[in-house]
Amino acid sequence: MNLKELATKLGLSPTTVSRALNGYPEVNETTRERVVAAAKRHNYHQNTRAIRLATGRAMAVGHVIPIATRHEIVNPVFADFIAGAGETYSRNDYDMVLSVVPDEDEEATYRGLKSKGNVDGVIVHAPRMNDPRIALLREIGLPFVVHGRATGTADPYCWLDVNNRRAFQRATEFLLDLGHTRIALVNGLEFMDFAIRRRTGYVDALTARGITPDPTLMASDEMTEIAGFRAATAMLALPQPPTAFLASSMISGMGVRRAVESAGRVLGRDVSVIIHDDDLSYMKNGEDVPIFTATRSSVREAGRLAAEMLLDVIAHPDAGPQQRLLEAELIIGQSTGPAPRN
Amino acid sequence: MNLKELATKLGLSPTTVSRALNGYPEVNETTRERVVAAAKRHNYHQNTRAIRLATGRAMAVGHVIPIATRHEIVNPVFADFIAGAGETYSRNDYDMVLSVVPDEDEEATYRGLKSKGNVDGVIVHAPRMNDPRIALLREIGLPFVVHGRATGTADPYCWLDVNNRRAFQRATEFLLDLGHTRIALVNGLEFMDFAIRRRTGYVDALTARGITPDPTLMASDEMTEIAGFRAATAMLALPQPPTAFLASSMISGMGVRRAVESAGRVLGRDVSVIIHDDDLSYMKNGEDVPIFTATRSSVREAGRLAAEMLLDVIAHPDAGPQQRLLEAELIIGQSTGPAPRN
DNA sequence: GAATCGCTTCAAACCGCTTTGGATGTTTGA
DNA sequence: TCAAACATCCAAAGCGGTTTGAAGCGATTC
Repeated sequence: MNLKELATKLGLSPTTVSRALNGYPEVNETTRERVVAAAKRHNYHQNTRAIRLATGRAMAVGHVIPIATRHEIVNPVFADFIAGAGETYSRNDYDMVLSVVPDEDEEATYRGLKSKGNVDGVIVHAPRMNDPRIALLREIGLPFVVHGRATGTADPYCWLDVNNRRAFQRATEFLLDLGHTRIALVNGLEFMDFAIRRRTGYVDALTARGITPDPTLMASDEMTEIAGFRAATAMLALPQPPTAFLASSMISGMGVRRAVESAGRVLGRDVSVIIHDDDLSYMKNGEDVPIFTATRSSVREAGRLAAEMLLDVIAHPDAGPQQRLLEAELIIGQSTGPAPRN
Repeated sequence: MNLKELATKLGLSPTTVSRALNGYPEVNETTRERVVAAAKRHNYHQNTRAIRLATGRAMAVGHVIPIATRHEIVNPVFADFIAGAGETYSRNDYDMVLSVVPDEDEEATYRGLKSKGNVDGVIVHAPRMNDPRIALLREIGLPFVVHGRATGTADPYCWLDVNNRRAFQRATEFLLDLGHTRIALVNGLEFMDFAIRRRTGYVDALTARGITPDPTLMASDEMTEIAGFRAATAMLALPQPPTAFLASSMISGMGVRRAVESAGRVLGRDVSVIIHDDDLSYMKNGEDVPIFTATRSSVREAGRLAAEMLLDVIAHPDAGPQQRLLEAELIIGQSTGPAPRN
């Protein structure tokens, strides 16, 4: 059943039927009701492929996921972000198309997406310093929103980010207020923009209190349980071990917790831990009472908002670049306490 | 730059240019080379939207992700599966479109995908017993492949699954061989098909050795760290605690491990643990030596294979339903050992 | 030398919708 | 009362490709 058939059946022209279904004003309300009823009755749905060709719009948004060397992106955070963004797209009748490509093909993929007309815009994930994708997308004229920011990029662009610097600064201050002075940072890979900002927040908070950051208390690695465990184990074996940790994620925090416990210390009493909690749907930080004290910011909500921003950019290409900074909340759990006296 | 313009520039008809680019035989090789060169030179790419309309094929595959009540699916396993499937699609110039919808809209989404022509086929995730989606998809005539199986479905359909029953049976036997007799199962939610099969394998192995399965040693819950921790903690507090655990995933295994350690027992000596390891890219079970003894099966590889199967089904709709059962390997790590003597 | 054939190429129809530019009949306003 | 304005509806031309049916043409066959 296509438009023409439906029109014939109704004794109307395709034009009128199309207009009736798309809510155009130049059609009699009685007629519109007839058309809508008939469409429902015959289970007629407009063919997406035809609409896309006729309107010149893809009604789709792309997410490019590079794999192989930089496999960091296929991570739990990504899944929740996608889920959030997907909700927005569904509500707005947009398709979400994911391209999983070897990272050396990333540029070609973006160019292809544009020239073949598969999508109307893209979300850029996991930006690094001076991320080349921003200039690329601007050059080829594909609307985009960055999830995060790319330090070093001169011209303004659309982004949505969590205030990572502030979050880690506050977390550090919170630990300082509890009397901790040897505070460790178990960070993500520091070519990622968010990791750089978190370190900055941590360092700023320390120096503001006259504490010189100690390089032996700063680790940077993938955000896995094992990496967290290793880094924390090594630090706890130092002559002057830290009394508190900042961990970059729930998972690395679990590694830190294991290190603390296998070192025979008690979490929240001997050693305090604060994690960053992305509020993942399948990895809750406790239920009533949070297990970990955490800087929390829902990555799923970020996905929803970033997608909304992108749809807005697509609808209004000439409006200036939008930017939005979300604040993380500091929630108190059971993993922090006053610094132990020595 | 579109086909017509390119054709004019070359002094050829659109027909010939189209055929040259698509590798049809009825075009002179010299001409083809001219065309291909010109296309590259003018950076011409065929417009996907036009191709889709003209050919009647969507060149896209759908993955429907229901959310809300059954949020279980937005999980880490899903992300890796998607990544694997995405690799296959990219290689074959197919798009992967994800629909994230409230689960009460799931049926409508599948119908829409079909009648609006957005996709040529779909992958069905996380099947339950008597999963209604299979009958639905057959009814509307949308090609599909199920990742997993749906016990209770009469007619044959396409699926790709891991032999969950056998995997858990072997794992249980392995523990029995080590002398364990009180073996606990920390399972996923048992309305999921894979969880049912795993329990069957576990129960079968026990009964085959004359051991009556003990209901107090079987838990079924979401596969989270906390759930694993809770279930294991409760069991370890029993008058006759288990000396070994089977955990349904890496994450719940981490919860079990924590329970073991906080009960003051040593993993691999006092208490043995076997997990099912989906070989997730960002959650490796150790590096050289696996931390956990595990039944391992790469879900990413499953994604690749399921996608290949689906593309094959789309290309040959009349071939019978394909089915493929993957075996998990049993890998020995550091979390298992002989049953302690009492 | 006419008929046939294979190799190339093309014109035109088509995919299923949107949208422009009327056409038609009805009101409205002076 | 007549022109202008309005309310509805339609024919036809796209959108950018694919595909069918036919034609041009030199070579081969009889």
